[in-house]
Amino acid sequence: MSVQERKQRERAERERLIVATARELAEQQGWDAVTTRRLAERIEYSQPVLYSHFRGKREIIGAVALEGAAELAVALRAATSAADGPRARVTALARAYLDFAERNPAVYDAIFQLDGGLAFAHEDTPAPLKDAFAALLESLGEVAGDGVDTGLFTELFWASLHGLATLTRAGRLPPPETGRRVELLVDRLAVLP
Amino acid sequence: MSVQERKQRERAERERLIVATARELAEQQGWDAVTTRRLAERIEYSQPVLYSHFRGKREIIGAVALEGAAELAVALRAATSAADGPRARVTALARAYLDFAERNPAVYDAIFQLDGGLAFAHEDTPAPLKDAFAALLESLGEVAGDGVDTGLFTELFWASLHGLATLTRAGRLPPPETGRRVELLVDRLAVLP
DNA sequence: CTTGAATGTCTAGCGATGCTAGAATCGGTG
DNA sequence: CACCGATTCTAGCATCGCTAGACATTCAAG
Repeated sequence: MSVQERKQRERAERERLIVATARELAEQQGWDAVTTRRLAERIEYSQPVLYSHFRGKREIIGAVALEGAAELAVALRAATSAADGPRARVTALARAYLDFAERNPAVYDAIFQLDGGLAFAHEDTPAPLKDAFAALLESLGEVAGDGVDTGLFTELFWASLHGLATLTRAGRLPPPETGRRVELLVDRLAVLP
Repeated sequence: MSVQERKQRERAERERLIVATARELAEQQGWDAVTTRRLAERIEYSQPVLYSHFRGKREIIGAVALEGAAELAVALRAATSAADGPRARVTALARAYLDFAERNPAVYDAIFQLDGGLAFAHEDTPAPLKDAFAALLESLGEVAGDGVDTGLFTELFWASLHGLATLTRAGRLPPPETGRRVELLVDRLAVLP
């Protein structure tokens, strides 16, 4: 069945191409510019081909979101593993998170703002999303403070970062002071042992 | 020139009707359902009439946002004025904020998520938006802590609330624990004199 | 090598969307 | 009452997500 295998491989390859192209287009010109027609043209196939891989545009956004979540987890772990001590780890984590959001706004939106048809905070949440949250929890769990649930603390810290990320990018918060806000956030929320 | 005055009055009245109808439609069925056709039908005029009042859908969203921001400011001040002491005030503020976001999701989106063509964090920011921020600052300024800029502290607290509001509504955070998250947030961020 | 069926892809089109030009109608004024 | 300017509507454009059915390609059997 080598023929079928080759076809499957090519199909998977094309699917990766679709996701990568959608992501690229979204980062370059925003998600509004990611139309099925433009996307089809870029991958040099017709529109219906997209629908043979995904149910619709939502699922394509969802695929970009999963890819992005995996990268976010990697970036967070890389940042924290390079830091010494809980305090430095949390600061590095926060910076890495906001950095990711700033550098990959479209991907960040796909993960947290847009509707990619993904389940959250459930058992059937996709693995990459769970893992990204786990990456947060790993460093934040050690500064939650006595008697405070680490999950709840992580949710709160994450929400704060998310708020900073989205409000800053939407022009609601002036970017220059981002660093000071992060310092204040870590100062106040993290309880050092 | 009584005739012109009457016309102006009727025109202003119709503009209010457009904004109110857009808001109602958005709260009932989401902003995606607020199409120029549906909106025109509901106010019993044709589409071009909308464009004689607003440049486009964006400006309509912006008008809803300004109206909502004014209400948010009122709600925040009502909540804080009924509380005794800085700590109680801040808790009441946080609850009122999240309550507003939960009860008026479409309006909240118009203010903080969607593009209503509004300027933020500038001098030419519309008054209602500035005032809503001022309402936050009034109560948060007294718990910023020594040596911490009250504006910066307010921005951070606001971002945290915004993150909680949006992530919760998007199904990213389980709603039942909202209360505990708010308590933790106030506990950690607010510095009592 | 030919042929038939199955698989894959494309063309063309549907119902909506935001927005607008030009026709039609309305209303105040001489 | 009749006209003319302001107002409103009809009808249409380009584009959107999505899909049915025509077309092409590929593989296996004769």
